[in-house]
Amino acid sequence: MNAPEKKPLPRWTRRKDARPEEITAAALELFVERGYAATRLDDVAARAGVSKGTLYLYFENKEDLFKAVVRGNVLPVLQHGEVLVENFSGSSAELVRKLVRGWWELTGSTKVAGIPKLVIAEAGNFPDLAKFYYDEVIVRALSMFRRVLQRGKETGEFREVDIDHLVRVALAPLVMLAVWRHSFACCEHEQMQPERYLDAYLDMLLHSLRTPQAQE
Amino acid sequence: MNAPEKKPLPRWTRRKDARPEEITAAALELFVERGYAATRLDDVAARAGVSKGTLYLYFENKEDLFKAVVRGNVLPVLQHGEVLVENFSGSSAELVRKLVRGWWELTGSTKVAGIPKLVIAEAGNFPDLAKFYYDEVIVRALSMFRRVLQRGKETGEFREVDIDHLVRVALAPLVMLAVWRHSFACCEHEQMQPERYLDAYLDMLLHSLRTPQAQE
Amino acid sequence: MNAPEKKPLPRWTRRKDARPEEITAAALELFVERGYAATRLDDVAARAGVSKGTLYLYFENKEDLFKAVVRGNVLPVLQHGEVLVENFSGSSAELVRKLVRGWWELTGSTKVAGIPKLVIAEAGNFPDLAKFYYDEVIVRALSMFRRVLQRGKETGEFREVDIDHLVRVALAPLVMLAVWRHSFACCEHEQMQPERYLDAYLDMLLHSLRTPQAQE
Amino acid sequence: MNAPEKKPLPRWTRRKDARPEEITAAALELFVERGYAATRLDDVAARAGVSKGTLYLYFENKEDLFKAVVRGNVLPVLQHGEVLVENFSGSSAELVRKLVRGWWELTGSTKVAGIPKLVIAEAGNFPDLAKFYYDEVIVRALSMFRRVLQRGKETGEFREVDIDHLVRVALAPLVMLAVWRHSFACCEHEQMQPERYLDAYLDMLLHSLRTPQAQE
DNA sequence: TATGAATGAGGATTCATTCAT
DNA sequence: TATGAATGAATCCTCATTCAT
Repeated sequence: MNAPEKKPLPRWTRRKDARPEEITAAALELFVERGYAATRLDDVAARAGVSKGTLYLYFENKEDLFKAVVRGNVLPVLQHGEVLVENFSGSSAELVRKLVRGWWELTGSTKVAGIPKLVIAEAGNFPDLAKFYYDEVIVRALSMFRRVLQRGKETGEFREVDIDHLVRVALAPLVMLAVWRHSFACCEHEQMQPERYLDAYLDMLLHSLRTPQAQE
Repeated sequence: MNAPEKKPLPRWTRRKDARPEEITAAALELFVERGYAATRLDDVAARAGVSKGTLYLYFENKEDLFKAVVRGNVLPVLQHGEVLVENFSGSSAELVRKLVRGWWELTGSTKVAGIPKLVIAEAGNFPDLAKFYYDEVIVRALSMFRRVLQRGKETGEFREVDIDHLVRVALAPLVMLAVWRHSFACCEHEQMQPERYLDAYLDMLLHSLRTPQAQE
Repeated sequence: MNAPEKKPLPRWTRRKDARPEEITAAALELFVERGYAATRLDDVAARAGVSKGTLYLYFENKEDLFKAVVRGNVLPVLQHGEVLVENFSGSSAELVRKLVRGWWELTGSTKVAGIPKLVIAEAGNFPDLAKFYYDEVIVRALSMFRRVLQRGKETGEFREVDIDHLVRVALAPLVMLAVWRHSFACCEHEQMQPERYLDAYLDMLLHSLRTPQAQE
Repeated sequence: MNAPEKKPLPRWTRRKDARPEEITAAALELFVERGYAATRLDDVAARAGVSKGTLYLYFENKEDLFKAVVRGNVLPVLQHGEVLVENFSGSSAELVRKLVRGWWELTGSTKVAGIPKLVIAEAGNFPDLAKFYYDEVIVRALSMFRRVLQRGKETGEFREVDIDHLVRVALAPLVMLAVWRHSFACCEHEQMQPERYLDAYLDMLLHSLRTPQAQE
């Protein structure tokens, strides 16, 4: 395929360029569990299997690592959705369903879902991170969803609504689901069931959007 | 009386009863702005107009103060709603609207709206606080809203839904609105308008709940 | 006897001039239990049944209180012994026994026996207190005992010894007994018996002092 | 070699293995001088030539350091004596003399002699340390001395006494000598002479133990 | 006198960051 | 590159002391 590999280095050797990812992966877990301030770099290093000093070979400081964690775990999520929206050919209701279920599988149910909680919690202390997250994630997610609603309206499937504000309303339950799982989930006696939550969410959302005559 | 008194401004005045509230008020602001860890007790004291040591006359330690802030600002909110639900005699849709608008005025638009963000962010570090918040706030709020949906169903106004999960979905946009204002609001170029957000929210919610034949 | 009492104040009324003693009594207990630094004036006040501010009406500061406690509990002890030595007419061995047993009853077995421990521990931090204790207690006690040995030698009852150093050696077991009861006593499985300790001490001391021909 | 090196004096040098001893040595001095509470870790660090943070690399906290100081300076002392008692072949009186003089040279005259004062002063605040000291030092020292008295009795050299209590009495002057040097010694006008004190002590002790017929 | 709320300097402890190896 | 010993600024908390009442 590409250039001939000279050294057939044993498979298990850690490649140097894997380090940053190993570190951010460890950091993601800890930041999500404990928050920014309560996460000690000692622990990040230990969980990543490196020494504390090594962190500073790849990241300028704790803040930089934090931002790298957020930035690195945030963009991939959107790609998938945007591509889907661009190319989807079924009904808009079906598109909404696919987006939501896709999000849940790829993000909502994983550790990455802890990122919004983190960013929300630290927005006040890291305004530029908040700005970044706002511009790169929130704005794009809202745009994407806005396009979906627009599409539905244009095909006569969805009724006329205050799109600019409805997108925010519509995304809120998804964000809250992600946040919930990383905050109160463990307090519940009977665990909330995410699938049924999402069913209820989609049912509500689509019910409220559909025009009377629309049929799927 | 005689010589002009150049009162040497008493170093302090006895205010025992007012103090705890003054302190928690100052602490609320700072905790909401900066989060638990990033809030220095020095700053809380300064903003409350007392010395650092005074904090410890009223609160055992930082954690205790934090919990007092949360507990003290959280319960009053629910009372109002619960009373309203118990005594309301109009349509269920109208009840929903009143609840939502009441919440916005009394809580959503005030500093207290920063509490959910706080609790969410620190749930992992203060499990007992999370438990308290879950039991005393979330469970009660969900129950209250569940009763409203039940009421609507019984009168034939609302259609049949997965109530247990829908209440969670339905409350999410409100929580997010509160959280938003204390995180990303200041990143926006054109500020989101809470009133229109709430309109869109109510429109969506009630649209999705209403039975075909229901008329207000 | 003295002036006619005007107000037959109820017996249980605390007379104002009793305060200092009540305070030093409370302080003695706590200083002896915990040492100087670990004793909080809060606790002294509480145990004395007064407010913290009241302490400062009678004592300039903590150091002053500490010194008052030491000074106040130290002198009375010596009086008794010095009088005894001056007036005793029996054998010197008998005098030694009386002195030792008297000390045990009046001091060694009481809380006051905690004072030497205190002074020893804080000698480095309060040199003037150490000096005071040295001059007023140690020097006088040594003198007193020196006089007893002298007396015994003069009557031919005791043999010739290096008196200046022997008095120090001879007093050490008494001081240690006092110290012991306020440090390790509670660690012992089978409590040491002070009476037998004193018997052994007197036996040793007198055995070593007595001239071959001496008879009691 | 070539250009004159103006070595920029490394901020620190790696000394991992030596550090704990350097620190406990510094701490011993300060604890002995000032007592536990009055010793600031700042000062310990400064005297050990390290930074404050470094202390916490080797000791969990102040209490842990304190205990390490005591434990580390206490056991070596006993070894020497126990070995001597086991193997000695001369007279018991000679054994007593050797023990006492050995103790003086190795311990009594050094900084380590401040340890008893420390432990006595803090026994109330660190009961487990007191227990440790009691079990590991006091009990062993008493046993050792008890064996010596036993040995003397068995050979007919020493007379019959209440051994259990006499050992305590007999050790007291040694402990007091150690304590003295770290408390009142500097108050004296004419310094007490330890050698003569020990002579007087041995003279008294052996005089009181020896049977009439015993000859050395 | 007596009180106790308020003060604030002082000290233990933590942890992000540095740098000799 | 990688390490981890060392650093020291930052912050919580304590408690002797003050002073308006």
